Amino acid sequence: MSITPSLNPHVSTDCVIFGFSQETLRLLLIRRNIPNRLTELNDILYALPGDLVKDDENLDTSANRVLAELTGLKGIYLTQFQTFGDPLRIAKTKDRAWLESVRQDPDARVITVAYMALIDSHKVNLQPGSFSEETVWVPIHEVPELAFDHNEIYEQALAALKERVQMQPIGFELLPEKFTMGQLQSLYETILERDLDKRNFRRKMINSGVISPLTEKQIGVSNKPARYYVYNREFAQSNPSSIFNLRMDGSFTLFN
Amino acid sequence: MSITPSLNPHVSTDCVIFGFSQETLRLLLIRRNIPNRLTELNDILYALPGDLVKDDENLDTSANRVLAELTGLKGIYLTQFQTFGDPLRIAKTKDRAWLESVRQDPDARVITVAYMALIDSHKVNLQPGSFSEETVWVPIHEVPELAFDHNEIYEQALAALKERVQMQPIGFELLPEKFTMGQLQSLYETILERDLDKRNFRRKMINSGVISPLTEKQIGVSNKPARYYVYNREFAQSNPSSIFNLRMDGSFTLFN
DNA sequence: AATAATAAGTGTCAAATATACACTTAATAA
DNA sequence: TTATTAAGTGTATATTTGACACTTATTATT
Repeated sequence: MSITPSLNPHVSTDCVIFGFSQETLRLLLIRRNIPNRLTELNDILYALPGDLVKDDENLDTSANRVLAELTGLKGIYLTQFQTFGDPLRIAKTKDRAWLESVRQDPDARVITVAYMALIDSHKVNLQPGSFSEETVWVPIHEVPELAFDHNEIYEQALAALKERVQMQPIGFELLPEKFTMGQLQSLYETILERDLDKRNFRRKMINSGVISPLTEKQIGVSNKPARYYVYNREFAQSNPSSIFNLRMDGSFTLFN
Repeated sequence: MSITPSLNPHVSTDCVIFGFSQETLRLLLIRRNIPNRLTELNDILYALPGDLVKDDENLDTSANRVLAELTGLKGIYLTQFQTFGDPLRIAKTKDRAWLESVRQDPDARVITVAYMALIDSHKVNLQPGSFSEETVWVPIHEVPELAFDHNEIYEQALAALKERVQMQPIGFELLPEKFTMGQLQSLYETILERDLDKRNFRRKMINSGVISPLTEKQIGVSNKPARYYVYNREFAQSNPSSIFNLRMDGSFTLFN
């Protein structure tokens, strides 16, 4: 009944953490200064947040821990989307320095279970960060070269986000509790990379029932103040098929 | 550049292999006779096919190997869908005998990357099978208790199949090259667990462009012979959004 | 040879949904 | 007072969905 040898050096979780601010989708990355033996300068390297899975953790727990350590937040939308296990995925020489700085056993083959997190970036208080390690929000169109296979992982995450946002009401996870229709539309336009019609978007969102208007409106804006809306998380979860490109009666649109 | 310690006892791939025959969705399972020390009889136990990932394999390769060893088939639709890593997922006493019979290190914690395969079950020649181990097709509504967490894995696979079959043209992978509209509809009805309208189903399938009629028809049936169709794999792959509940012009139905 | 049985194949109309599109309003800034 | 900005709103057309019943081609039965 007991399990002896440890998984630990061989399985990790990595988190692709999306945020949305200033009309831009952003990624939360770890930036490290790694001494370069040749140049005697510090290389600036980036990677996705992640860690090896501990012996008493399951995969979700591990990813949640990574997320919580970084952001201080719990109960965040976090979902497993793909596992990466190429035998040489962490074996490139360029990644050696990073690996040595974070791993007891830098030679171990590691497969990683990748998670996608969606957070309201305004809720995050980034830890101050030491000289050698910092957490930074990077606009998705400015994502630099990342360690290991993390660029591929990020690209898969973005593709998964784009797909899922059209099927499930998850966009709201990236916005504050109260948001305007304009913010919501701009979020969808950013993720889907296309323009949406204001009136049709509004109609569809309202009709779906997943958001409710507040009486409260913006103040201090130099234009007509927008009404605030809230996401009906409970409604959305109890009516999983009454949304978006599913029919209003809850049936699928595919076959009658 | 080289990787020394082995992942091997800690990461496996398991395959949920679906087939469709006699109007029934079926699962390919391993049945083993395991000697029970107490009863001195053999227990009959079932599990999903799977194996530990070898040092030179990536995850897809490993799953493909498992599938090929079992069915002799290559180039099969096989897709990763979820990874399972509970610390105690293989630690139940009931699974101990099986584990000892297949693993060098039965105490090692193992996480498993689960794959879903869709195959034309008529293509499979099941290997004869020894006394102690056999491969069997089991109707999905008669799936017995499986080893480890394999019942959960199977259920997740079925849910994923049900979801994906509505979004992507993957149902065809379960049918022979040539199939009738009736077979196709019956397959969809089985997976979706609801009746579909014959005329609407036909219209949608034809309009989607992913299947083409042949001139060939059934022979020897005691009713009007059905026309055969083939799946246009190339077309479907090059027009990923022109199908099913996506608009015919290729745009999504979600927002205009 | 005639009849029964079976599954294939076909068309239309009404309802729902998607798409396209432009002006008015409420606030601050100039 | 005027300009600027983004919010907010309605309608008409095209497309898609969903509901629905009879004819046809074949073999089996008598």
